[in-house]
Amino acid sequence: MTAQERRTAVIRAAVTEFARGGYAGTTTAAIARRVGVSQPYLFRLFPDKRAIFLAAADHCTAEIRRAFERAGEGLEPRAAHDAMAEAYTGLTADRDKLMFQMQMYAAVYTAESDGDEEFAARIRAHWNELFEAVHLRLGADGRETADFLGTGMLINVLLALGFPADHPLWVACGHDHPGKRRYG
Amino acid sequence: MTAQERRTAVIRAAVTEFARGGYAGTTTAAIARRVGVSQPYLFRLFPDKRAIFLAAADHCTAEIRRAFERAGEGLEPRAAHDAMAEAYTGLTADRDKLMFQMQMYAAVYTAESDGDEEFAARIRAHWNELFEAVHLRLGADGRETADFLGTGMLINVLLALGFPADHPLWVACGHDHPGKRRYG
DNA sequence: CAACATAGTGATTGGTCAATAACTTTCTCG
DNA sequence: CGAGAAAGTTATTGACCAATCACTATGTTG
Repeated sequence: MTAQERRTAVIRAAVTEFARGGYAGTTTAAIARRVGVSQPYLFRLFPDKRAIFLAAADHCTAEIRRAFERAGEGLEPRAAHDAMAEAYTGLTADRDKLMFQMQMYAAVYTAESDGDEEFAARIRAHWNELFEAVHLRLGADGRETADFLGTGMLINVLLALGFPADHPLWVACGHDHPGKRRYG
Repeated sequence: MTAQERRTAVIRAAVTEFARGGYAGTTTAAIARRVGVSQPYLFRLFPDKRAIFLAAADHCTAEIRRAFERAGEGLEPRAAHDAMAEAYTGLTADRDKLMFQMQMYAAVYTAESDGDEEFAARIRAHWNELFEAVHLRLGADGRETADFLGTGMLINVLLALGFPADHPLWVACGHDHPGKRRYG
């Protein structure tokens, strides 16, 4: 297996592990175990743990953005809204991917608190990417965009907390079971 | 100072430290330093680190719930919505308090992943408290409640990422500066 | 085949951290 | 006063973890 293929495998494993443990709570050994390589080998593929997290953030955000772009392509705001909501619902089937997003947000405040401004800026840029992608397709309507993203963030929290599908809030999100239906 | 007073001081310090570092990323030494006691003394006041986090969660959630209750007291759904939104805006002035909330949500998935179901259940119960408090005052309208909480969660993320007050999303939330204005 | 690159491992280390144990200080009250 | 309780400390330990180092194996190519 080439180093590049391994790097991709590491990133995928990192998303899962970081989603569950957060940045500090995840060991490089756990990531290595999931990939099926020795722990020291990770440091041949990436300079350090921080770089693994950031690479996972790049990967994960790009994937979500592409999902929105594909869904909303060529549609009018109203139809784009429904299509993107549907796309997001599809993403909730992979709890790890969305939980990793939450861990990214949490990590920004941590990074800022210990002066890692570059880290913070990079995650912020990722979120802005997502924001722009949605905003554009919703006709640059700030209110609509805020509603859409707000619902998305609420879904993230419901998913984090593991609420059952019949909870009133899941129902109110029009999302009666993770992996099914749409919201909005 | 009595043990009980110290415990309260520890909880306050814990909210700040956990908000910035997350559960795993926060050391008991950091909490102790902030309180102004020695690190081992924390273990006279609480059985372990986990208990400190949970106590902070109890405290923090109760405070937010009370803010909603006070704000919405005796008002009709529409007025209650505005008053509670205003109250939440007031809370954003203390970034640590809201970031701790996010860390709580993140910690649930971690706890679930390593089988600490009691921990998960307790945080879930806290969120449900908040949900019920809001839901009731918004006339038990699921849609309204989801919108309200969704906006709240979006605000949390904007706060976590440290977006400047003139970002379109802050504006769309009707919340042009942390510590000022209302949303909704 | 020899030289070199690429992929990968095992052993180790220096630092960090939650938690324990043993001890000190200060207040209170019979 | 003196004895006990309550508040608090210093020193320490065992476990864990990111990162380094030295080494092995497996092609590949001139």
